[in-house]
Amino acid sequence: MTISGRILVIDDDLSLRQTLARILHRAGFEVITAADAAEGLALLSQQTLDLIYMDIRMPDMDGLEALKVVRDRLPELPVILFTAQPDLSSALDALRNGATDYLLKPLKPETILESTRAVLDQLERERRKEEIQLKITELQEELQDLESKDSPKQGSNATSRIFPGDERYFKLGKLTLDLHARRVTINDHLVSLSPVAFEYLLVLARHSPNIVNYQTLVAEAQGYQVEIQEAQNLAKWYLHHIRKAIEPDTKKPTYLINVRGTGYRLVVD
Amino acid sequence: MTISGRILVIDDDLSLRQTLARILHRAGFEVITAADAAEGLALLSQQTLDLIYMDIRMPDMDGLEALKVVRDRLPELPVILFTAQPDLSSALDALRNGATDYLLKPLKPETILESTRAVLDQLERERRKEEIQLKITELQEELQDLESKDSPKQGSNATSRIFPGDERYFKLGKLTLDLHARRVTINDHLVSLSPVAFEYLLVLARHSPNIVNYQTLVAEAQGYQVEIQEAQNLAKWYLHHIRKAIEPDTKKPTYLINVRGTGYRLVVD
DNA sequence: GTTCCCCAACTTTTCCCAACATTTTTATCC
DNA sequence: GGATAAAAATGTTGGGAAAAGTTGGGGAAC
Repeated sequence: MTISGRILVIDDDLSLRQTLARILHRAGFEVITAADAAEGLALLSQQTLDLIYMDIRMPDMDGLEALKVVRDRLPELPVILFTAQPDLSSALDALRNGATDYLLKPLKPETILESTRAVLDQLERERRKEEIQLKITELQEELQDLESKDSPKQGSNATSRIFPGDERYFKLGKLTLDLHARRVTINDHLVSLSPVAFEYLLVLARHSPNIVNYQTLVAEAQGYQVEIQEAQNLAKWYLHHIRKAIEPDTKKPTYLINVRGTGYRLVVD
Repeated sequence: MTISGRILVIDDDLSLRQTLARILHRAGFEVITAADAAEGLALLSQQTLDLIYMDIRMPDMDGLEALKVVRDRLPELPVILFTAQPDLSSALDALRNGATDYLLKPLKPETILESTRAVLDQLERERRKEEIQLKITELQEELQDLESKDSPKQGSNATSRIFPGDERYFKLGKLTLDLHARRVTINDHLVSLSPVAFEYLLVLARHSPNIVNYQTLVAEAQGYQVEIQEAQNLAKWYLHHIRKAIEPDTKKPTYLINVRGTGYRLVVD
């Protein structure tokens, strides 16, 4: 979902810890702090983290020891170490143990932000890549589904949620759906719909002018599967509201057409 | 993209033509009729069609001839032929010439509806398949982009949004956030926000147009974690204030959109 | 003292169910 | 075969629970 960029800062020096936290928070990152290694490591299992800043010298535990624990528990989590006493061998040791970076005190704000951004950028790219791979796999499955003939239920169901906000507007004749602001315009006239009603209209618009059966309609609009009887009940209720919003005459629907025993279809022109 | 869902019925027998039209119209399809091949073919160029029903025996022209003309003009348009005199060779000929189906009289309503739905479903599947192929290609390109270098496709957009630097201004459409002075300008109009409210808006702007869930929102804006219930309470209070400051009409929010059960999102053109 | 944070109570909207009304289809009788 | 009743599906309306929107105020910070 949304990348939060949560950072854990571990240092026994209160003022440094707070300074670091403030710098990072100012730049838009979410920061959690811990006063020593034990406290910090305890947070590992409780929180979802994206990056750890840790002093290599701490009273309760050597930073390198802590690093090993982190690596053991979360092999992918980036860890940046810093120290006041530059020591080549410990630096090498740190990098060998999977530290992402090794900074020297005093820590300049620019340096902090720069390395943070670099690391999280990298992380973001990795996640994005995984996400894309997943999407591609899902799409290929749906394609296979379609090619092996008919099963439009789950197929279209899945994909309607794969692309939540790719494009802002969905246009169909005189009907325009603003997918971001969740607003509907018909004949340049803005109408208000409740969120779920909007989803129903969107599903109908995406299938237009084809008929969408009750179960598919409910599944795609609300995201869960129900019995056909239940689907009819839900659908007719929301369709009623959409009609009241966009039909000039509710008694004689021109856009939302019911097909008895099957479902509804949207006709615009 | 624009499929009107229109069916053309061509038959010289008036009653059959009308029966067919009625059956299809009842089921929610739009129907146009023609009394002979010439009239039907003339409609090809005037109307956007999705399906043709045509008698194989007509006074002015052989159905197979007409089929060839249709195929020549619109290679993708489905055509269903029907006949009273089953004739294997003409049936094969029809299918060889690209007829979608071949029905025998008398035509049962169920058969008609079944084949119609099958054909139109198929049409929709084809459309969907093209859409998916396009999507896959796009995703693969993005993936290649990510893998090739540290320069993401929408780089300037995505990264600067999520990992902002220490620049002074954050601009998003007609919205400008002055990160130093902690002031907001919308449509060249300066509005005042309390410090925390400003943080909320900034977080929403950084994630825009994505949805920010309640807990993330509170965590990033205020720097601490709370329960989801508490996050909802805090968020709605601050969002209310931001809305009063930047929304022209608080009753109908244009910029700050709520997503029930999830969070908020900022939408700016 | 003023501004701002945050809690809490209250109002409105939204979702969903369920009852009732209306239309369409099917069954039955003559 | 046509009229009428029964059944089924759709259309309409109201209400209760949960979520979001709104308002007021105490207390802390400046």
